[in-house]
Formats: sequence, structure tokens, C-alpha cells
Amino acid sequence: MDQHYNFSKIEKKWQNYWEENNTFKTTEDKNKEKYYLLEMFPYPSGKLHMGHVRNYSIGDVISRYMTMRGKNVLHPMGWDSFGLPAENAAIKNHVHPNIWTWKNIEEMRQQLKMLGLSYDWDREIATCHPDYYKWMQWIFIQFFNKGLAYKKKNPVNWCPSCQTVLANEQVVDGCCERCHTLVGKKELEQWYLKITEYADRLLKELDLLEGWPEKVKIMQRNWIGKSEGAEVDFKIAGSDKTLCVFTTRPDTLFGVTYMVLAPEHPYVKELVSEECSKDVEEFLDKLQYMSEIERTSTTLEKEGVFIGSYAINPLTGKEVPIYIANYVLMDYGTGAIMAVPAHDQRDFEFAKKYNLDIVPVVDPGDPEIDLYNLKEAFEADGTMINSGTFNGMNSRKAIKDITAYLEEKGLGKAAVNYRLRDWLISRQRYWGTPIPMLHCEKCGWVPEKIENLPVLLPTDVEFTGKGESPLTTSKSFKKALCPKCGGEATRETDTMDTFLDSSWYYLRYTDAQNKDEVWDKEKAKYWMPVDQYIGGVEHAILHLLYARFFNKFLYDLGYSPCIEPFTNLLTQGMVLKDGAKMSKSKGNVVSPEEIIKKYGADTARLFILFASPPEKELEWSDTGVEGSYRFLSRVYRLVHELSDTIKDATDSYVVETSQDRELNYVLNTTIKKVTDDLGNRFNFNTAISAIMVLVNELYRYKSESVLNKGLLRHAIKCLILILSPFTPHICEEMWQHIGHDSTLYHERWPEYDEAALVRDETEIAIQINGKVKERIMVTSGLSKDEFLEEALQNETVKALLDGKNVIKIIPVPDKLLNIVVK
RNA sequence: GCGGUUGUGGCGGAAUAGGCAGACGCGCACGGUUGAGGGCCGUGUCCGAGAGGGUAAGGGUUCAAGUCCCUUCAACCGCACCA
Repeated sequence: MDQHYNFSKIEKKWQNYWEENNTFKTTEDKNKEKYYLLEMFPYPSGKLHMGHVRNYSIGDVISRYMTMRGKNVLHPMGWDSFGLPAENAAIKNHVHPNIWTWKNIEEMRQQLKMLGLSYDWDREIATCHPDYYKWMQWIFIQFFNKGLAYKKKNPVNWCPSCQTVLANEQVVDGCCERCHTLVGKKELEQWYLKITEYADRLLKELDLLEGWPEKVKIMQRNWIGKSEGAEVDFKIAGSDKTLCVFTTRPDTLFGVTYMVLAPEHPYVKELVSEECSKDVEEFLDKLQYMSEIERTSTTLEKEGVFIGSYAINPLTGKEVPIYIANYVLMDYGTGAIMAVPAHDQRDFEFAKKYNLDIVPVVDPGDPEIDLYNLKEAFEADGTMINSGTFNGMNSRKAIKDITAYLEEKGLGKAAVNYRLRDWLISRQRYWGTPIPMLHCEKCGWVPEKIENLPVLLPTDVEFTGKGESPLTTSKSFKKALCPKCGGEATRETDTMDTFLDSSWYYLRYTDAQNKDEVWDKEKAKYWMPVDQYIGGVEHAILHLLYARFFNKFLYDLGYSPCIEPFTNLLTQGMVLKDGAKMSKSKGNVVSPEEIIKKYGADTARLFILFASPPEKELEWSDTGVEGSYRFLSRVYRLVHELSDTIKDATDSYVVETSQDRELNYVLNTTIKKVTDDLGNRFNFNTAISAIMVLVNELYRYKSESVLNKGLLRHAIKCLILILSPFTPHICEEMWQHIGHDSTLYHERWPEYDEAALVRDETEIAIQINGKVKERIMVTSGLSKDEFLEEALQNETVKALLDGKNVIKIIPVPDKLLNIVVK
């Protein structure tokens, strides 16, 4: 052991040791309790950023801790390696995405290894590898065979810059999630996955996820957006058509005074009267020129036009006019609504503007509200009025009764609507998994035969960055034979959204190298579910919802053993510098490489874990990093200086002096605290601060004239062990130095001694009316009565009580004594 | 607009089930070691001379409130005409 803390030498040495000795290799072991720890795998941009370092440092601490607790830990790593940047690089620099991506993977793997992370690299996967995407295609075909993958022509979100379609989830504020370009609409035939089929389970089974942050569950609930209500059929006057609407308020059916269609509704063209056609066309024209955000903005004034037809209220038989308006959306419900201006604020505003009738049907029973001269819509519950036989009924009950009545008369039915849409998965891109489908004139869409998988990405393609998928430029790819009839067929040239690749990788890790099947079900059964998943909140909706969906589908097929894939979820906070997210444009990026070079990986890890609790934002601080480095040097020096003293000490020792007792007390409370913070709370910052307290105490103890070598040796051993999950390299080095010849990775986590946690005497506060006046020492661990008795004997307490009118004394053993006086 | 999170020294943060606010670290100041600097070691560091005051602001419950309840404000995040 060098005299000074030579981190670069130490870190290289132990990284090599771990690699050569396969220290982190994991296999199924039925005799041990498994623990599956997963951090979200990165996109291989080529450069690690601080967010990665934080994510993987958190994971590594948990992984190493769980291993020391005797768990069989699965801790894998891989690459989410399909995606746009590779293709953009190809267009810009004329490098093939494959070459670009694999070079990045190499570089990033090196950087990850430099952090000393305990991954089982034998399980490494890359989604762009044919061995992986073969099974992606296989899964897609399972979806297709179950009727859950289908192709449909629809107006879709189109990013003019990326030249590809986007899922609804990938449109943020009307802009492309990736490049922030304004997204438009385009009519295209695309592949969809029927995630809506699973909407109810995705919603309900969130309740099983007790180990997830409430915030994430709420976001998913809102995203799925379940509404219960009814579908009601309105006949159209002078036509044999019926107009179906969805409403959550069937109780207000008697208050319908007009109907509204979304401008894109197919009925518009058919129902528009001649007199109105000019107005309607002008209105549609106007909307054409509006962007998606403008059109759907809540602040936009509600506008519309009458189309010249009338619908018949199924309960009253009354005719009401049909409008089209900008506030009704084609892609929710049926794209048409019944308008009840008295009880819906949007309808109210529209009715006011166009002088439409406002008929109240729910009475709030509030004298302040003038029902026939409403200032705003009344949306709450009340008593039914103007509603025929339902009058006098509570509106809550009327929802049920009117729905039942509609069902009975065949005029409508109870219905549930979701905000969640089916998942559009086709992308007009090269660097993704080819959709393994062929189109045959005779047989329609046919999946590729399983034995022919993978459908490989062709290499003879051009990257123009424009229009259709680059796969169409391949000479060999498109033309193929129909797997069903053997006739001529055309291959699908679109590729899959990369979110599909990351929706099942956690299952593949359980049997990552399997060539014959997607994974061995027995292995998946041993490892799944993931016990702890760690990643950024930015994946709260997209990735986590898709992954849950895939897992449920695979569960239904018998391939996943669990209903939910991730038992516990930790969403780590962002890394900030000067109060803002690190970004090139702001010029506040601190590169991990630079920090590792200057201070070492252990310091980087320690700082990141110490500066903030994991779910919170972390403010980067250069001086803070130096502090962490200083601490590690201090620990290193301590062990170095004491190594001679403790070398030949025995493992048994007796705690004798009061100094011994103090050290023993601090040691054991520290072990308890760190155990608790790591095992139950993931509060790494307070765990580290506790270890710092122990180190301070050891420095103090070291300066004593008489040292208890056995105790000291034990304390140093424990210190190294409890610090090792945070900073493994330096701890391995010190562990070796105090006389061990193999890795501490498989050492058992130290136990604490309950008896040592109690000091003979405890300092307590004496309060008068809740204000601290004095502090005294009393015997520890007394009962309330004993404590009170002893405290009252105390001279200081007696003096404080003297001459006072004491009302009450509240004893809190080992904490305080509150004297209430008047 | 709806939903959520957060608010504590000069700074990052601690206080886990209502019981001594400010652990631990950074910064700063002073002292020691040193030719000097750095490094290291030690001491101090919420405000106030003091009584006392103090956890975004105001109110409440309690013997006791950063923690519980009500009102307000600010910052951040998510969704947003969802019928």
C-alpha cells in the first residue's frame, strides 16, 4: 500500500482484478434469495454524462449492499442502441449507423468500467444486435397473431424535421419530443399495437405497485385517463343515420340543447345542408391553417358553425341543431358530443356566444344560484329537474337510472372511454427493428416465418433524411415471397419505434444469450420481477407504461411469470450545475471523464451519493467534490497509519475504558444507521455522513495514549466494509492492506451489537414551558416513572423548580423533561 | 384550469412515529505545522451584546410543531377544450 492515496493506480488494479476473477458473474442459485436490480439502460451516445453516473452509482451501492447481505444479485447492463442519432450521424458524416453505434458502445462500456460498477457483463445486450432484434420481431409476431398489431390509415403526428411519424406520447407541447420541431398531421397507413386493450389492467394494476412513487402512478393514471359514462344514440332528423356520442353525464340528457361534431367527423360532409355549406367550408378552411397547439389550446375562443341538420333527443323527442366546433376533438370518444350548456362550462361559453338555449336539469339547491340566469355552468351534483320521470332524483342516481333506461330502450349503453390511444409504432427510419411483415396481394399482411427471423436490416441503403424509410432504397429488401402462399410479396419497409426494444429487455437479461428462444421461462421465473428499478422521472409515462404493457402481454402468453415487471421504482433526480440542467448550450457541463481523471471514480461516486438524496435534484459543486476526495484521503491515511498497530491484533477483544466504550458506541450506531439507510430507505447521503462521524471518532480515539488493538482492528474492518458499496476500489485496497487476500465483494455485511447502542448516561434537556433551560446527564433506558424520579433528584432541576407554580411535568425518557409552570 | 412536488444558515443538506432545529459536508475566520505556498491538524461559525428570536408568510391544535390542521405566497414538474 502506497503512503498516499494513489487512486488511479488503485482503481485500475481492482477493475482488472474484478474482470479477471469474474467477480460479478451471476447464475441462478435456488438456495439463495434472488435480488434483481436494474438501472435503465443507456442510449450509447458515446459519452457518459453525470446523469448516468448518478443512476449507476445509486444502483451499484444497492447491488453491492444486497450482495453483502447474502442475496443472489442480478445486475445487468446493456444498450438501447437503435434510434435517430445514429442515423443522423450517418447522414451528416457518412458513417454507417452500425459502425457509429458499435464504436460508441465500445467507448461507453470503457467509461462504465472505469466507474467500477458491479455488472455481470456476460449478460450484456444491445437492441441493435440481430440476436436481440430477432426476438423483438418474434414478439411483434406474437402481437400480430393475437390480433393486437394492426395496420390502419389515420391522420398521424408527423415531424417534418425527423421525417417520421411520432406516437402521441412523443409529442410534447405540439412539438417533437426529440428535435422540438412543430409536429403536423399526415394521413398515413401505419402499424399500431392495441395497448388500449390493456388500458383497464394498466390502470387497475397500478394499485399493486406499492413500491412506486405516488407521483409516477398518478401520472400514469392521468395518461390512461379513464372516464365512465354512457354512449347515447341520437337519430338525425330526415335521415336514417344515428349519431353516437359519449358522455360522462347521462343525467343531463334532458338538458341537451344542441350537438357538436368534431370538424373532421365523417358525418360533417353528409349532413351539411346546402345553405350552410359555404359557412362550413370557410370554417374548415380556417382550421386547416391552424397548428395543432393553437387548435387545441384551452385559451382559444370556442367557435363553430351550424351545419344545417338536426338531431333528435332520444328522451324528449325534441330536435336540436348540429354544429361543428373547434373544441370537439375527433380522437376522443366518438368525435361528437351532446351539448348541455347549463352543466358544462365549455358548452356554456359556446351557447352564450351563439345564443343557444340553456336548459337547467340539475338543481344545486343553492339560493345564491339563479338557475335561469346562470353566470357559469353548474357542474356539480344536485336534484333532477325538467327531466320528466326522473325529476326529484339525486343526479348521481340519475346517471345510473338514465343509463339503465337507455339500455332498456336500445337508445344507448354504459360505456368507458380512455384518453390512452393505440400505440403507433411504425417509423420511417432505417436504424430500428424491421417490422417482420409482408404484404401479399392474395393473403394480405402475413408475418415472416419464425425460422426466417431475424429479418435483417439491409446494408445497401441510402440515407437521404427525406421522405420514406431508407429501407425502400435497398434493391434486395422489398421483394420477397409470401410466407403463406409462396407468391410474390412486398416487405414492410418501416421499422419499429425504439420504445418497443426497451419494453422487454429486463426479461431478456434473465437469459441474455439464448439462441433458441426468447428466454428460458424457468430462468425468467427465478429472476423476475425486477426488485428494484432505477431511472429518471422523464420515463414515468412512456417507457414505464409500455414496459408494463409488454410484460402483461407476455404474462398472458406464459412468458413472463409476473403481472407487474418492476416491484420497486426509484426515480432519481436531475444533476444540475448553477441551478440548471447540464447542457452544452448552457455551457455548464461537467464531464465524468474529467472528474474521474482528476479525483478518481470513488470520489465521483461518493460525492454524487453524498450531495443529495437520490430522488432529489443534485447541485454539482466542485468544492464539494474536493471535500469527498479529502474524506477518502483521510480514511486512507487512517488505515495506513493504523495498519501496523492492528496487524497482529486478535479478533477477540474486551471493551474496557470509557474511551473504548465511546468508540464501540459510535461504531455500532454507525453500522445500524448505515444498514438502515441502505436497506430500508436508500438515504445514501445520511449513511455517508454517519460514516464520516465514525472516521472522526476513530481519529479522536487514535490520539489516545492506550489503544485497544482488537477493538480498533474490528472497527477498521467494519469501516472498510460499510464504506465499500459506495467506494469499492479504495476499500478493496485497504481490505487487502489489513491482511486479506481476496475481494471484499463477497464478505458479509457487519452486524451491530445491540448492547453497545446504549450509553450508561444520556444528556437530556430540561424545558420550562417548552423552552430549553438546562441540560443534565441521567441514567439511560429508564421507564417514565424511574426517569421522572431521577430527574427530580437532580440539583439543577430542583433549582429550576424552586418557587415556581408547577402545573404539570412531562417526562420523555432519554430525551427531555418539560416542566409546565404558571 | 386540473393534478403533483418543494420551500430550513452564506451554500448542499440533516432532524426516520409531534420531543434539544441546523447532524455531515462545503465555504469562511483564527491558531498550529511549514522558509513560504499547498497539504495536513485543531478551534469557531443561524441571528442577537443580552434577555430572547428563528424552519416561505399568517393563523390554529398541543405541555411541546420544521413535522399535524386552515389560509396565503413562491418555485418547479406533469396533463391540458378528454365531453
